[in-house]
Amino acid sequence: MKKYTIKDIATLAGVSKGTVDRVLHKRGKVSEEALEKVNKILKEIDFQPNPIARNLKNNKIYQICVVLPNPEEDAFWYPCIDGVNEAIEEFKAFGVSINLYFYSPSSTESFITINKEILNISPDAVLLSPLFQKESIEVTKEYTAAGIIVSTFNNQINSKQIGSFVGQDLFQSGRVAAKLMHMVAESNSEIIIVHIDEVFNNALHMQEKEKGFRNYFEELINTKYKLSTLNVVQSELDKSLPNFLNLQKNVSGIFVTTSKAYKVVEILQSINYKNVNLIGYDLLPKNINFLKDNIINFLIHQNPKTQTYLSLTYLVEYFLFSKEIPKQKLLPIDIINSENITSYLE
Amino acid sequence: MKKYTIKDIATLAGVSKGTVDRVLHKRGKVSEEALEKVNKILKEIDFQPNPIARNLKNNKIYQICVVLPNPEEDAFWYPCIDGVNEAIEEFKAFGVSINLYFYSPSSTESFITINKEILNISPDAVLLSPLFQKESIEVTKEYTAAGIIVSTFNNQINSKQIGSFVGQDLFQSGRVAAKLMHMVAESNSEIIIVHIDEVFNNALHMQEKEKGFRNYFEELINTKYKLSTLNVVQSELDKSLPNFLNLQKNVSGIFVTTSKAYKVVEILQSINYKNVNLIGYDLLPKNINFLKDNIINFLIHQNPKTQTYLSLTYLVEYFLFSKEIPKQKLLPIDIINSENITSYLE
DNA sequence: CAAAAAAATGTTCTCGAACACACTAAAAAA
DNA sequence: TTTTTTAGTGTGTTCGAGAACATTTTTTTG
Repeated sequence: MKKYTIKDIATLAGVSKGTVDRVLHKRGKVSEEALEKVNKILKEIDFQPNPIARNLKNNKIYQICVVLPNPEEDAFWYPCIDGVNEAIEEFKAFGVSINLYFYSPSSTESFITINKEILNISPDAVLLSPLFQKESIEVTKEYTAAGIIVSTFNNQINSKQIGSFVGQDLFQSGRVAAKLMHMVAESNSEIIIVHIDEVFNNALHMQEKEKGFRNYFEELINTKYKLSTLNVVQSELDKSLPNFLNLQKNVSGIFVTTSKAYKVVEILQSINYKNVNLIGYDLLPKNINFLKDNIINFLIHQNPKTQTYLSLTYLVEYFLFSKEIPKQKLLPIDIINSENITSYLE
Repeated sequence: MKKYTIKDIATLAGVSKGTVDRVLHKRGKVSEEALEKVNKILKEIDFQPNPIARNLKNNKIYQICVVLPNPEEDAFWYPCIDGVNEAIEEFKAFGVSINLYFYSPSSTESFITINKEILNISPDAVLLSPLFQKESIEVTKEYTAAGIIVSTFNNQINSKQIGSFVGQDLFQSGRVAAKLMHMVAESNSEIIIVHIDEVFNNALHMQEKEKGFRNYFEELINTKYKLSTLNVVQSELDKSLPNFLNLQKNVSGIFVTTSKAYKVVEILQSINYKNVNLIGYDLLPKNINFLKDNIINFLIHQNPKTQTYLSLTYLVEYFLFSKEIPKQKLLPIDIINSENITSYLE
């Protein structure tokens, strides 16, 4: 087992390493004859340039900006900070500088402002969680025009200029929730799908999950459930939910499509509403507590931390070692109950 | 943001890079005065040597040997080959050579032989899945004496000389299975724990899972299940299982502690035994088919591929970039049903 | 046919860490 | 006092890829 270098190839082909380099990088100025000789050798040995030596010469500090909704406004995003910090620690010695920026999830204005700011810094790449479709496509265009790579995670936007998307199959995740609900809910009972979001940023997210959830139950034969949907902003939940529940007779399950399942629990407890099975999303501390107490049956883990960290890894390995960036990576849909939760909290 | 080099530190401290190098590597021959000057600068800036440049100089091909039970004898190990191959592909350009060796899971002799062979090659590291306690500890001693790093995965052995272990919390995984079984099994019914293995190599594995499983049910109040255990080698399952089932009255759940749940299904189908809930381990193709057909309720994913790949990653990053190897990494206990299975099959 | 232009090829330097080697100055031994 | 030792310091080379630069060879043109 031998590791071939450009020099080895040059010797084998009977040319200088300059010529080999020109062949490898198709920089022309190579005679037909030399080209053949080098290509012959290259075909014989599976040459791969040493990524370490290549990068050493490139001697550059890579700038990556991460743009997140402010976790203070939506706790879902807190784990992403851990993911970013881990990446910062891991890659700083390699000359990668990662910076974190927040926007308000309830303000398209703040999203645009922060991206303008970043555009001025002109980093090498930007990692976005694009809540706002239209605005995200717009800034992506501008970034791409400036030669800045744009990666996204968690939320998908419809643009060919996106370098990479890391997230989950939301439709399927709805089906997973449905399958679990089917297991725990009484047959022929009523099941409620609750969408809770402050300004319906996650409209697409929630819709996809609902589609998958309903799709599962539509495929069922012999079993009938009554499904209904409640759309509500967080601040009105304490009124809407009790009202909505009053209209139903035999509710045995509630599926919360966002990370706000704990809110539902708190309200159910306040009105002393019992015997309802709950499935929600995300490992927020409050959700975890209710899960451990068997009040929430299941949580589906969207793994925001891994999404962030993985996206950054893709970018860094692309910059440092010319590794190709995967266009799309869909993470597993993790089912969490009171027993396996600890294994996900490292 | 600036990336400091040894040269920068030398300039700042008013000494030569040779002196800085001696300070950094504590190689002595530095005057009190120079030491202080350099340390002062090092304290001011958080210097981390460029891992890329460091490795380039190290110019060495690292040899890692992976020792697996032959997957032809136990299909559980097939995914590990994918993990190894992925690592081979990813790291070969970095001058890492990974080689795969098989032993027979039913022969300690073959395990010893293959390790003797590897000891002669004297690689830089060995990755073992140590089925045999005593023999594994023995070979680990020899490897360590020869300066070869030993990492393990999936199966744990009791030795301080192990560099790293990647696996799962088996006791907890048993509890996860119990929690799921509790959900699907009828109350006050009988539940069977089945251990299937050709030669009980996985005795420890299986025991831990059973302990966790029973522990969950012991903690339950108000609910009584009758738990019983069937220990059987694979070749006798088609006789033992029907006999065992005949002795029970009201079986509503079977927990298979190895990857052989599909064997149980095949036998249950052959004797037309119905209405029993099944929980097993591992994403073997046959298990997956029964899961998709809702004959197996849940599979717990032990993620052998990730275990292998991750173990190799730790070793490679240690060699290439002097990153510390985690002593122990317990992977999440993934709950798999018919809906989220696809998200785990990339 | 000679000079100029173009094409092809070879040489050298750079990146940062690491370490062998070379050098200086002061202390110890002859 | 001269030589030798040694502690302390600095310089130079190496790793492999990449590209600027230098050189040689071939072709074109006046």
